[in-house]
Amino acid sequence: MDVKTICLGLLTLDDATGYDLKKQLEGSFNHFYSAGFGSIYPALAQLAEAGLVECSEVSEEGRPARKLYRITGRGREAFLDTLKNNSSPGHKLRSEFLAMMYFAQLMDPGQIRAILDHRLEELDRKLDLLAEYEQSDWRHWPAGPRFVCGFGKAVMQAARDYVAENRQLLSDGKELAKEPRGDKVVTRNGRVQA
Amino acid sequence: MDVKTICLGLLTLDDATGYDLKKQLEGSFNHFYSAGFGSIYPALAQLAEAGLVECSEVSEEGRPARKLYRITGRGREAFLDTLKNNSSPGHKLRSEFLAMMYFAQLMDPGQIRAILDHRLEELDRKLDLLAEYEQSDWRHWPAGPRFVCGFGKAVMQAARDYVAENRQLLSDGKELAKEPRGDKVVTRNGRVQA
DNA sequence: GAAGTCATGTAAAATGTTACATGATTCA
DNA sequence: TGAATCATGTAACATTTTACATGACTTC
Repeated sequence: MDVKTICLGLLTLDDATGYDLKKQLEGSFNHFYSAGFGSIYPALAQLAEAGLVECSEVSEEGRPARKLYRITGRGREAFLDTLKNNSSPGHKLRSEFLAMMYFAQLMDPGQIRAILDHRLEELDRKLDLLAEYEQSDWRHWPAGPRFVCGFGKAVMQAARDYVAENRQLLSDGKELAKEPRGDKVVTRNGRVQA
Repeated sequence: MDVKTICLGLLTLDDATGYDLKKQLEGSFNHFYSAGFGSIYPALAQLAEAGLVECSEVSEEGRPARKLYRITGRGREAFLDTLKNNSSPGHKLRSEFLAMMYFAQLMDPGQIRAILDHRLEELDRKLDLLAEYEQSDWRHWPAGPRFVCGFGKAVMQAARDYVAENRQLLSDGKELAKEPRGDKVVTRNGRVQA
């Protein structure tokens, strides 16, 4: 699913400007999708050209003119079709974080700790964001968004817990390497999870 | 981290051909990284051109000639540098699956079930793959790979559990919509997780 | 005999990221 | 006064995916 399709999908829910769509993606789509203005604006232009959305310019005083997009009948059909014709949607993680941790033995323990901390912070930030949504109007959400939000919560919580509980695997024992060689290797049992 | 860097990293562990690297990525990197031949071969060519790896052609009878790549001193340095200069590595999920589930109300319940089943199967497949690795030589693995493997296990297990436990959120009640309107709406409490 | 594995690559097409460019308003 | 928010876009660049092309050997 490319940015075009995602925009079309969001426009089935409500009319929006490119700016709005970006905000929405940074909101409830945050944990599994992202797109910059550089993809969104051209996507909307293409959708408009294809007749799948209509654009009306809204100008208010003392504000930049906004382009409000509304999905057309054909647009709605097109989106429904893309949904119908995809029975094995992808789910891809691309993680520099895990790639780096894979090579932890080549890294400075201080830096490893910094990276781990950074990851925990980001997970907390995203988890907090989801929690905010739940507070607001959770009960009135349709099943789809609720399922997706819950999924993000469950998976990120698991990631958070794992990192917090197993970080010592990566940073333990190495700190001692800075000492003038005591030749006293502390062997840890490699417990990873229960 | 692009394919080039990943290849360089893998080559710090052992010499390999492009084909080998692909297999390795399909193995322990499977759950957080992927690359096709179309990225790997050009990447290796560029690395060789930059003097970060060396290539020696190995020809055996009755087999295609293989190009075995070995990292150079400068290559090792370069990789260590990339590690050193990245203290906030990314971790991005791009999920068509969640995007589609977000719009579940627009979809046929049968298809939703099919998609959910497909997702569960894929998670199981990847989980099994990780389990195999653990069996083999788990205890002798360095901390890095062990951490990364454990992470994948924890997160994918959480995803699996969540989908299995909450799928009824998406497919329940809708089946009844096919019936000639009994006007008997079964209200479910929107429990998502404990 | 067909499918799958081993093995390498090229080239076009699709996609996305980043940097640039503009400009008013609001808040600290 | 400076930063953040609102608001839109272009263009160059980087990157990845996909399709194509080749060919021998092995296993069912």
